[in-house]
Amino acid sequence: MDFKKDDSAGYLINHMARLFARELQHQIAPLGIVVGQFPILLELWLKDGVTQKDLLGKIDVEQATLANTLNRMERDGLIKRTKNPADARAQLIWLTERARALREGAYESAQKVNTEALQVLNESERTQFINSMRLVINSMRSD
Amino acid sequence: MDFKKDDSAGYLINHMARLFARELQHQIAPLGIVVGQFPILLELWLKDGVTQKDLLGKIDVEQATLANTLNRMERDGLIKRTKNPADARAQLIWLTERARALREGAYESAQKVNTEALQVLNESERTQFINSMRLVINSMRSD
DNA sequence: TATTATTGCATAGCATGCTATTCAAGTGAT
DNA sequence: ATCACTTGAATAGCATGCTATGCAATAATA
Repeated sequence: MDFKKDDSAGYLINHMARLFARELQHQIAPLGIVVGQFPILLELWLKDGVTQKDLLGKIDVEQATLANTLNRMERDGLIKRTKNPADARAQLIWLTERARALREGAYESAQKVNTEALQVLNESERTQFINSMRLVINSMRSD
Repeated sequence: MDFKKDDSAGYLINHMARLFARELQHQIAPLGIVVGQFPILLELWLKDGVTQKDLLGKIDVEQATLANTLNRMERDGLIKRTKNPADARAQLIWLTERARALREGAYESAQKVNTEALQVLNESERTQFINSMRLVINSMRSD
C-alpha cells in the first residue's frame, strides 16, 4: 500500500488544528487567556454557577482534562468555586469579574481567526466546509 | 457580539482533530506506536538516514517538539542514530527493523480511520473537504 | 588565524490532552 | 440502619505541542 499524507484527512486535520490553535493563541495572549480555556469560557459566558459535570456535558473532553484546566483557571483568577448546597461532592463554578470582562474581546479574536483563515474559501465552499465538519464530528462522536 | 461554537471553524476543527487522534491512537496501539510518531514514521518510511533538520523541513512542528518525539522513538526502539560524517552537530536518523516492519499495518490503520470518518460524506463532498483543508492550510502557513 | 555569527540540537518549563486510579459523598436495596 | 453501588471530582503519569534558552560545532569575516 502507499500512503500520501497530503491526501490524508487525518493528517490535514491535525495540521490545520495546530495552525488554528497557534493563531488563536497569539490573538488572545493579550487578554491573558490560553486556548484550552476558551471552550470553558464560552460555556461560562452563557451560564455560570454550574458544576463540573454540567460543563462536561457541553464540552467533549475527558473529565480529568476539564478538572485540570479548571484548576489553572482558578489559579489565574478566571473562575472561583463555591459550595454546592445540593451536593457536597460538587462545587459551583463562577466567572470572576475579570473573566466576565474578557468576553467581547475573546469573541472578536476568535471571529477574526476564523474569518481570516477561511478567507481563501468562497461563500459556498465555507458553508460546505463547516457542514462537512459537523457531519464528520457527529458521526465520529456517536460511534 | 455573539458567538456560536457550532458555527466556529476553529472550534469544529479542534474537536474533529481530537476525535481523529483518538481514533488513530486506538487503531495503532497494537503496533506499539503513538500518534505523534506517525508523521515522523511516514517520512522515514519514504527515506531514512536523514538529519533532524531534514525531517523538520517536511513536518510542520517546532524543532523542540521533533527532538522530544525522536527521543521517545529512540527509547522505544523505533529509530537509532549514527554519526553524521559531514557535520558533527547533526546525526543521521535510521529506522530500526521493528519500525520498518510496521509500515503496512500503519498505512492500513490510518486509511481505515480516514475512510470510516469520511463515510458520512459523499464522493464530491469528500473531495471538496480535502481540497478546502489544503487551501486553508496553505494560506495559514504562508502568513 | 582569531573572533564573531550562524546553525543543529538538546533541554527546561509549561499547557492541553489522554487513561487509570482513588476517594469521599450520595443512593439504593435488604 | 447497614452495606454495596454509583457518582463527582481530584490526582498521577504520560504524550504531544509550544516558547525560550543554552551549547557545541561550523561558517564567515576582519
